[in-house]
Amino acid sequence: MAPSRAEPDLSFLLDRTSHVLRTRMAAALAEIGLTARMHCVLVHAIEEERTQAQLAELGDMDKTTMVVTVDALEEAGLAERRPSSVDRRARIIALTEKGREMARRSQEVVDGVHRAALGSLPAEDAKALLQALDRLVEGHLSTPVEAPPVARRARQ
Amino acid sequence: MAPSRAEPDLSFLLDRTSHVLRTRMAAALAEIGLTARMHCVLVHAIEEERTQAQLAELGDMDKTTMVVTVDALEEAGLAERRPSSVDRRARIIALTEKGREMARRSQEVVDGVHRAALGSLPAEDAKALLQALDRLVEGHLSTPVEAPPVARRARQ
DNA sequence: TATTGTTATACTCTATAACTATA
DNA sequence: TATAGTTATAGAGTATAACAATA
Repeated sequence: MAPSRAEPDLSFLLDRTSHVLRTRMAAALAEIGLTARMHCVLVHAIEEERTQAQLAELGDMDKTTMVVTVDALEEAGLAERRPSSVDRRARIIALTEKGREMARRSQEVVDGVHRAALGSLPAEDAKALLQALDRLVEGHLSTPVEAPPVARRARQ
Repeated sequence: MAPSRAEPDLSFLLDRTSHVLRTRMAAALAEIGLTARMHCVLVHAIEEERTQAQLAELGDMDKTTMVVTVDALEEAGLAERRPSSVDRRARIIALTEKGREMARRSQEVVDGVHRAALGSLPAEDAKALLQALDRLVEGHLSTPVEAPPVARRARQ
């Protein structure tokens, strides 16, 4: 996957930085008992009343992945499923008091990891990095080429 | 995984750009019948005589992953395993003529994908991006925190 | 004893398909 | 008919363990 260290290219640099940062983040969040997905759901659920489907959309997760993420949050006593008052099919993910406290802590953890990385660079470099990445995300790299869906046998 | 679009952070930007670029690269290489791993092995194998273990090290792959990658290269007629003259356990991965031609083509494909991305930015942005990423890779993000190894039952 | 390459397969992750209940 | 959430499980990807040949 990685090219030789002599000729680092954009793919190598992005893969490497995102992988290492993701690893750091996972380790930092694990110290307070969270995964990145749990953190993501916490911070979006605390903003306003949201259903599982809405939280899945925001976090770019499959609804089945959201099920296990919410299971984990419930098991940790951080959130609970409540029936929506407007749609009896839907579940609002409501944070417990412990969950709200955890949402604040985990955001501090995330910010800390980011500050440590960006703070290791000269200020202009850090600013330029964010600007360039943002321009790529908004522009040339905004849309992933979609892979053809995988065919699959019916159950049983 | 992704934060809300209103407050893009470093994690989101790196994950997103690396993921989309990786997708683009995979699609571009697939058009000439290669995976990213096959390309990686081709370009390192063409430089000098290298064994599977050396190529695995350079590409940061497990040796078992290297086996299936070399299998694919052989099946495509791009490379062949030759006994090393100095160590009868080791196999030199030698490119065929077709493999050498493919190595050149695939490097062009890779360079093209990178040029397209970097070329979409103002020149100073592109330069600053590479410099900042390189500084992170050489510095603060040089070493991933290692995850504890997964315990596993013995075979049978 | 240690290492190269191989095979077999255990494990994780993710997402599809099918289902229930509602809309 | 379509959608929210759930369950079960298929499939891809990866890496561990064990092994044979050689160092």
